Parts: sequence; C-alpha cells; structure tokens
Amino acid sequence: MKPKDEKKLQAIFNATLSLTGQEGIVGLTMSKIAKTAKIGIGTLYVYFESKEELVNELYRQLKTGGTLSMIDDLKALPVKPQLLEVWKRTLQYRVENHAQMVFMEQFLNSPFISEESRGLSYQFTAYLTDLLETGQQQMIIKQADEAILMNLLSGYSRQLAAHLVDTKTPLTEKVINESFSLCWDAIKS
Amino acid sequence: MKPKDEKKLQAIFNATLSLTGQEGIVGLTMSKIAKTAKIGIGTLYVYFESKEELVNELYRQLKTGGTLSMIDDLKALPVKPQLLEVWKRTLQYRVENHAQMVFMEQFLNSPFISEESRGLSYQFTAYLTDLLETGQQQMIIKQADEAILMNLLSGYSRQLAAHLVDTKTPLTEKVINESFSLCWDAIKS
DNA sequence: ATTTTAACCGAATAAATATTCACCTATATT
DNA sequence: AATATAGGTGAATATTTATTCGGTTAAAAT
Repeated sequence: MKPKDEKKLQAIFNATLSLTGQEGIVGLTMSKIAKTAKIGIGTLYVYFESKEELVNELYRQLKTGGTLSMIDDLKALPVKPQLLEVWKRTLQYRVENHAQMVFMEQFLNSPFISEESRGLSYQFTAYLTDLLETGQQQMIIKQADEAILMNLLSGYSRQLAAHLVDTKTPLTEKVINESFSLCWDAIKS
Repeated sequence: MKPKDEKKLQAIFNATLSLTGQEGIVGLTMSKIAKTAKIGIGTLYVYFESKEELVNELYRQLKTGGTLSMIDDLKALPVKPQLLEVWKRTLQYRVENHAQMVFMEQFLNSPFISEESRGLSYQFTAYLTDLLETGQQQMIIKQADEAILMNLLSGYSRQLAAHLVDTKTPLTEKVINESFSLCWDAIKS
C-alpha cells in the first residue's frame, strides 16, 4: 500500500492560496488547483471529498497554525511591550502571508463555510480584548468600550499590511515603530 | 416602443447586493438574481449583456454615488472639524450600507473586475491624503508618512463599521465621538 | 518475489450555471 | 386605432465546472 504524500497535500494548499490571491475564491476551480499543484484532477479527490471540504480544511489549518500560535510566550510581559510585540508579529505575519489573509476573508463570506469553521474565528480577538482590559485595570489604557479600542488595532493592522503588500513597501522597523506609536497614542490614558 | 423600467434596474442591483451579503460573490447566480428581483431570467439580459457587465456596472454606480459624493460641502472647514465630519459620515454610510461594502470588497478580488473598474478605487483615499497633508502643513498633525496615518483612519472605519453591523450595535453619537477621539489622539502632533 | 492495497490519473459523466431565442406584451408613435 | 419597436419571459441550449470511474503504478506487507 502506498501512503499519502505530505508534499502533495501542501502543494494543493499552496495552489489554492495562490489562485485565491489572484482572482478570489470565485475564480477557484478544481482543475486550476490540480494544474497549479501539478497533480491530476483525480488525485485531488483522493485527498478531499469535495471542493467544499478542501477549502474548509485549509481554513482550519490556517486558523490553528496562524497568529494564535505566536503569542503564547508573551503573556508574562507588561501591557505596553506585550502590545508592541503582538503588533510587530501580527504585521509581519500578515505581510508575509498575504494570500492566506485574502483567502480567510473571502472564505468567511462564501457559501462554502461550514458551521464548524465559523466557530474558529473569534479567538485572536478574545486575546486582544483581555490584554486591553488588563491595561484598563492598570489605568494605562483609556476607559472606552473595548470594541472601540480593539477594532482600531485589528482594523489598522489589516489595512496597513494590505497597503504594504499592495505598494510592495518593505516592513521596516521604522514602519513598525511609527505605526505602533499611533496605536499607543490612540488608546493610552 | 416600451421604455426600460428604472425600478427593475434598481431591483436587480438590490438583489445582487443582498445575495452577495448572504453568501458572497461566489454564491451569486443569474437565476438567483432574477428570482430575488422578481423578474424573468431573460429580462436580466435585456438590462445587461452578461453577469460580468452587471457586476461591473453595479460597482461603478456604487463608487460614483457613494462616499465620494458626500464630502464636497466640507472642503472649506478647518482640518479637525472637517475630519470629524468625514469620520461621522463615513461611519454612518458604512453601517447603513453594509451589503454595498461587502460587495465592493469581494468584487475587487474577483475575476469579474475590468480594467476600467479598477481605476475607480483610489479617489477617496486621495481626498483623505490631501486633508492630512494640509493638517501637517499647519503643524497639527504628526509628520509621519501619510500612508501610515491614512490607513489607520480607513482601516479603523472599515473594521468598526463591520463590527457594529455584526453585533447589531447602533451607531450613537457616543460611539462616533469616542472613536474619533481615538483617531485624533493617534494622528495629532 | 508475490500479493495487496491505496495512490494516482485524466477521459467520461454529471451537475450547475450562463446565455439564447422564439414568442408574448406593453407602450410610444403615427 | 393601427403599427412598430423594444421590453418581458422561461424553456431550451451552451458552457463551464465538479465529480466519478476503470485502469495503471508504486510502495508496504507477506
């Protein structure tokens, strides 16, 4: 018996991300995925029962392996340096994995999404909300509604990363520090 | 000769927006559009040559009739009040026209978009950049790169509006003022 | 070395979707 | 009132795309 090939699986995922980046989930077809991944169409169905399963599985993998896995080591830091480090890592991740960002956004608004996939969404938000609340208790962050604060961070990060990718601007220390300084001025007491 | 029916045209656009809001551009089919708009499929092709033309035309209409048309009367105001008013109107517009926002984002990442449509994108951004530059010359806004400043405003506005819609939170004066106060603290000198 | 099993494949098929068209119908024009 | 013209329609057709299937091959198990 022949085992499944981990490299083929990754090739399928990479092809899917790359194609979605080019013309969105709308433009995604099974034959394009197979061609880009350099495998036969039939082989796709060895790895996934259907297109729907494929995209849901990819989404699950991105969510569990993505930004969430990069913050565990920070929780002991004081609020401001912790926030800076999260800011930096998130920006970096988003700039370096733009196709993944596009895929996740489009997937969330597609008819493919399963109930289970929908559940995976809010975890990073929850972490940030917690951190902001801690800052509020220490009186270093404004006493505004947490959603008002958090959406600034997440919305800005998303938009800035997209802009950097779009204009092919490299993510320098200067950009990180300047942008974080805006964030901090916005939310500090 | 029978004239075209302006109401049907609007019904087609409304149906398209509503369906896109539910399951994205991926879920959009000509028969669903016709059914939702309560017209025959054939009639769709009286108004548009193809699906591609339909969505491009809708995009054009949204772009030209949208946020751009609401700022002409503000250009005489001083920077800070002008920015506040733009902030307010943009938030309001985005909350009240969420389906349009979703449609435009998805369209920009779809294979349907024509070269011409792509050109319509950057106008609002250009206006904001101008306004920020004026503020910098008056030394009331930080001397950071304009993209760093502008993406905070546009990204935050987008995210906050989406969040308000998502959680069905009404856009009160309090929300407007609190969020604008964060913006201003972020970008002021 | 032989057997067994599942990966691998792409042409053939099925399913979904866009588009056409022949036939009505409404309304401007005369 | 009669005519001409373009809107309105949905079943029929064309096109695109997902999925299946019979056959081939590679690797594990014996």
